[in-house]
Amino acid sequence: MARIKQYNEHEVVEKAMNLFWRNGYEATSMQMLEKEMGINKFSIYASFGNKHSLFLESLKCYKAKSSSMFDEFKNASNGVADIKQFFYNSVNSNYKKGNQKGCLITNTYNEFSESEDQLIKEQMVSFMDNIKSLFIEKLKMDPTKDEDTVLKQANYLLLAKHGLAAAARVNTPKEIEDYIEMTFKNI
Amino acid sequence: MARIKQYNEHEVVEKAMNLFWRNGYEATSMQMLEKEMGINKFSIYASFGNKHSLFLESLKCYKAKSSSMFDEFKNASNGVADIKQFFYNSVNSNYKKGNQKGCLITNTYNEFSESEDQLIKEQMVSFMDNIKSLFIEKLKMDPTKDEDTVLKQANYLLLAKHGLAAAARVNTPKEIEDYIEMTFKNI
DNA sequence: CTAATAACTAAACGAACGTTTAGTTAAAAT
DNA sequence: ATTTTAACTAAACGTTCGTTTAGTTATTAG
Repeated sequence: MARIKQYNEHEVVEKAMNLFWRNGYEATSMQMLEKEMGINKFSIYASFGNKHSLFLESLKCYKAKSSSMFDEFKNASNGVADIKQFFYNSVNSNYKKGNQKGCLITNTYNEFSESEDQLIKEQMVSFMDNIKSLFIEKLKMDPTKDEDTVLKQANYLLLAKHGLAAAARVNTPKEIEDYIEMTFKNI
Repeated sequence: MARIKQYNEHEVVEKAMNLFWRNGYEATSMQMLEKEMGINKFSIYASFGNKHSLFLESLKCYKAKSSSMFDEFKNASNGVADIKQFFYNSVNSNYKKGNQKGCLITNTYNEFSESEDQLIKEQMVSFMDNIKSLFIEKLKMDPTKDEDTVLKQANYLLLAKHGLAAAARVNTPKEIEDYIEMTFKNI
């Protein structure tokens, strides 16, 4: 063995994730990453290969960070009320963090919507499919809803969640709250 | 006098606008603009000064192109039904055009949400304020709605419109339709 | 017909991008 | 204590970015 690593890879990936979250992929340069992660370019490349791989790691990190919220949602059993709570948790977790804007996944989804990047796209689609399945599961807890209504409402909620994540970047907490309340009046 | 211009400035701005619309500001390079506009870099700079000014001209062009839809909306007198029609017109005008995705203004709003660019931000805010005023005007046509309800619903619709423009870039027409129908269920 | 001038072409500019490389430092193995 | 080797620093790589500039072409005025 030789010299020992002076940084923790999990820690620096989390810092990278926060920077990508704030600025998006393209607008985040290696120079900014160096500064934020507190390590040299060489170390970034040694640990993560390149910028793209580092971004994929950051997405993984984001999912891991969000998993507790997802688990809570998954294990809940109050139907639509759980979905609404999930909406609130989604925006509140961002305000807690401070500067972070919207949802990293949704931001990425939008930034890469015109791109050919298959790896990123797969991640996005699987993420969205997961959320949609959970919505359907919760909606089905109400036995009065027929299959068609459930699917329509799930689609509606998925787009509303998408819009919410986009709006969370530019709107006030009050506007966001009004929006969520109104959204669930339709369910 | 000397040599005469071989291109029409309005025509080339419209081509630039379409490119910005498809790719966003940063992802559109001068090289791409040269190709799409069919004129040399020199001519672009001679006519528009720089990339940023060209983008502002493109936004103006977009507003001019959308004005007929806005006028139709402004002059309508069926209240909420007009707003709903405005939502449908917003997404349909994009599908007609072909490759264009979402609303150029909303895309720009999102891309510049973290930027310090005051000129762009002013344009965005004035655009959003206009739409909100129109929503309020139409909502007030229903005398049973009190002031508070009108404002809350206008906020909701503004965010829904924002979300719709974001979703229009990645979702299917069917999903979009479901979303609009559900949005107006309780208004 | 010639001189003047604005519109054109194409090459080059410095800066910043993501990435690599040569050289130095420090910890483990012998 | 010396050798080995991985982690580090810092400078440079080739490309691409937005922008400028030098040189050529075409049109009009005298």
